[in-house]
Amino acid sequence: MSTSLPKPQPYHHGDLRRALLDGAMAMLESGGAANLGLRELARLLKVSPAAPYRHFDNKISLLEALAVRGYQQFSAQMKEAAIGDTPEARLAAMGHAYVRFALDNMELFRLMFSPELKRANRPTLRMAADAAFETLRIATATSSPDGGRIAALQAWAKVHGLAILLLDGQIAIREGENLDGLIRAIIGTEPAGA
Amino acid sequence: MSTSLPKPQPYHHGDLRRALLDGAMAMLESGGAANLGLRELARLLKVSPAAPYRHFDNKISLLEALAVRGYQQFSAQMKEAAIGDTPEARLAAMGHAYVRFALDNMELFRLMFSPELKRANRPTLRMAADAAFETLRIATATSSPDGGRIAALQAWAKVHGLAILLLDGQIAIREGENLDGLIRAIIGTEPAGA
DNA sequence: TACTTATGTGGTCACTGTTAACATCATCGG
DNA sequence: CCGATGATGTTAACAGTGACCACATAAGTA
Repeated sequence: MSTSLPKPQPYHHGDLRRALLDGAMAMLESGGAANLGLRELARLLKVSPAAPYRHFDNKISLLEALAVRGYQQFSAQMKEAAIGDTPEARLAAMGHAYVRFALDNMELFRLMFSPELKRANRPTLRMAADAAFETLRIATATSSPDGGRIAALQAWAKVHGLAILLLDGQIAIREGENLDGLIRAIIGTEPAGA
Repeated sequence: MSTSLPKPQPYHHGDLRRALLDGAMAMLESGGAANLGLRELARLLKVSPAAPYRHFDNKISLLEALAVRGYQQFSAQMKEAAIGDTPEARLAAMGHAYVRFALDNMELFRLMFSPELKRANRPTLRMAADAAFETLRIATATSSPDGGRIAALQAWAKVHGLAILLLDGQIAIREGENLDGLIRAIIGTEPAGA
C-alpha cells in the first residue's frame, strides 16, 4: 500500500516558457526589472536555476520577450481606443489610452523604454516598437492636415512626458481631483486652440 | 642612489570621497547606473573593495549623492538660462536648457529620475529635486497670468517628454537637421499660438 | 525498438554588494 | 614629546547573482 507520496513532480514542467513569462511579469510589476532575478524566478517555479536558459538565452532575452508582449498589448489598446468623430478627437483618445497604459502597467512601460533593452538593440524588439509607434504616427499625420512633423512630435512629447511624470509621482494629484480628468485636461487642449 | 621605487602608495588615499564621486560619474556616463559597480570603482581607484563603504552606506547612497549633484547643476543651469524679455521667452529658454541638460548628461539625467532612487526615498534627494523644480514652478506661474496649473503641467510634460524621447533615440534627427532648432521648434510654439 | 531532440538537473565559475575584524595614520590632550 | 582616539583602508569572508558545462530524463519519430 504505497501511501500517496507528495507527488513525484514530473521531470518536465509542461509549459515552462509560458510560466517563465507570466512569473517574470508578476515579479516585474512588483519590484522593477532590476529586482527580477532568473534564479529567484526559477525558485518560484520550483525548477532548477539553469532551466530558464533552455528557453531564453539570457536575462536580457527574457526581458525583451516581456517588452515585446508589452508593445503588442500597447498597440492593441491604442487601436482600440482610437474612436471619435474627428481626427483630433481620435488622437486625444489615443493619447489618453497611452497614459492609461503607462499607469496600468508601470514597470512594463518602464521596461519597454528601458535603455538597458535599447542598448541590446534586438531586432524583434525594434520591430514590435516600430509597429506600435507606426499606429501613432498615422494618427498624428491624419490629424494635422499639413502632415506637420512638429505638431506630431509636440503631441507625442506631451503625452509621453505626462505618462513618465505621473509614473514617477512627480505630478501631485490634489485632494478629490479626478486623475482621468486631469489627463484629459492636459492632453486635450490642442496647440492651435481649435 | 636609491632608484625611485614605484612609490610606496600612502595608506590613505587623500580625498577618496571626491575620487569616488568623480569616478562613479565617469562610469555612470559610460554604461549607465546598472553597470556601475562599487568593486570595479574601487579597483579603478586602486583601493580595496570595502573602502567605499567608509564614505557611503551602500550603492544607493553613492548614486543618491551623484543625483543630488546632478540636481544642483541642473538647477543652476536653469536659472542661468532664464533670460529673455517676456516671461514666455524666459520659460522657453528654460525649457531649452532643460532638454540640453538631459542631452549633455544623459545617464545622470536618467539617474535623477530613476525609480530605483525614488524607491529609496532619501530626504536629501527629495530636497534637491524639489529645489530644482521650484525654479521651474515659479517660471511657469509668472508666465501664465491665471497661474494655470494645467498650462504649467502641459509645458513641463512637453519638455520632459521631449528630453526623454531624444535620450532614448526615439526621435530621429533628419539629414542636415539642426538639433537645437528642432528643440526650439517643439517647445517654442505656445499653446495660445502667440 | 533504437535514434534523436527537447527539456530539466547539479555543480561550478566569476562576479557583485555587504559586513566584520584588523591595520594604519593623523590629530589632539597631557 | 607621547600616547589615546577616531577616521580611514585592508583583508577575509558570506550570500546572492548570471552564466555555463556535462549529464539525466522524457518525448517523439524513423
